[in-house]
Amino acid sequence: MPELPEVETIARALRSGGRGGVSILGRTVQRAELLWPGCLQDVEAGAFLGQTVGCEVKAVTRRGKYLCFSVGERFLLVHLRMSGDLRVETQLDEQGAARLWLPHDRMALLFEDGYRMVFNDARKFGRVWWVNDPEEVTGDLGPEPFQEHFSADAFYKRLQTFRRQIKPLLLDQHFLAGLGNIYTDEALFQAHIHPLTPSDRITPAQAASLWTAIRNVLSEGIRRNGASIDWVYRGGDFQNNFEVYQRTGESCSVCGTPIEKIFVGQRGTHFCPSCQRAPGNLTDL
DNA sequence: CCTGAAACCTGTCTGC
DNA sequence: TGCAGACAGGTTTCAG
Repeated sequence: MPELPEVETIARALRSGGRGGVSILGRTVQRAELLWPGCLQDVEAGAFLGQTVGCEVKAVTRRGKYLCFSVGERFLLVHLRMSGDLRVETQLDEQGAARLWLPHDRMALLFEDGYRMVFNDARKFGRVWWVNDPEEVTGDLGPEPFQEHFSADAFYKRLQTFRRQIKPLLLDQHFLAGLGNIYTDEALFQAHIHPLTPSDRITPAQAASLWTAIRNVLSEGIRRNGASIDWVYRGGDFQNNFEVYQRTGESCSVCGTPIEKIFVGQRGTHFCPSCQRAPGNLTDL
């Protein structure tokens, strides 16, 4: 599900309420619950369950697609992968009875004031880390798209250091943190770049255009609280702004050519064959 | 270094 | 109606 805009939306809601949510800042952990221990990565369940008790949630931030919770002196990191979500609710229902767990609830922090934050993940791809330093988990991530010193020029230079198809490169979190399948397709469309273009054949002008497009689609995604698709993520509005994603066969908004879908690196890839021309000697299309 | 395939999982939708 | 098969917002690992 979640790419940078969806994760950012969740982080903001957990910080300040919003999206119908409740802030968890300042709440103290009474106890943690592991409903599916397999979600815990690189740490013993006992350490996690023991060390979280009595700790205050001091901050909620985002790095790439990771959520980072400052809890006491340590950090809880959560990656939602394909189907994960976080919700905050009271531990008791309206009748005063203990609220039941939902199907696919995997982990929860129960707070002293009667609230709880629950990690739900149908596909079991999502993971949770409990670490002394967030860098242990996010240290190898590429730059943040909105980072100040990540300039269009820096982006161009970084593209030149690889010789890879642009689409899988943009999806590679070590290259750039935060983009997923939706926003990558949308950004490449906006920049008029074919998804198979080798990164080192992208011109400075194209790089500048792509850099702007990436920031554009991510900003618009955040402004619209992310994209709601299928049954996984709700509350967002960006799906109504898709130009190519999941629009196979529909007319391109710019030139009217039917949008095509191909597979690139095993990921469904949507593009306009007319607006996003393949570079010269690429045999594809 | 680069690409593609497979694996990790469950839910939903399509087509026969 | 039922059921097999395809497909899904992500990441890691391995073979060639």
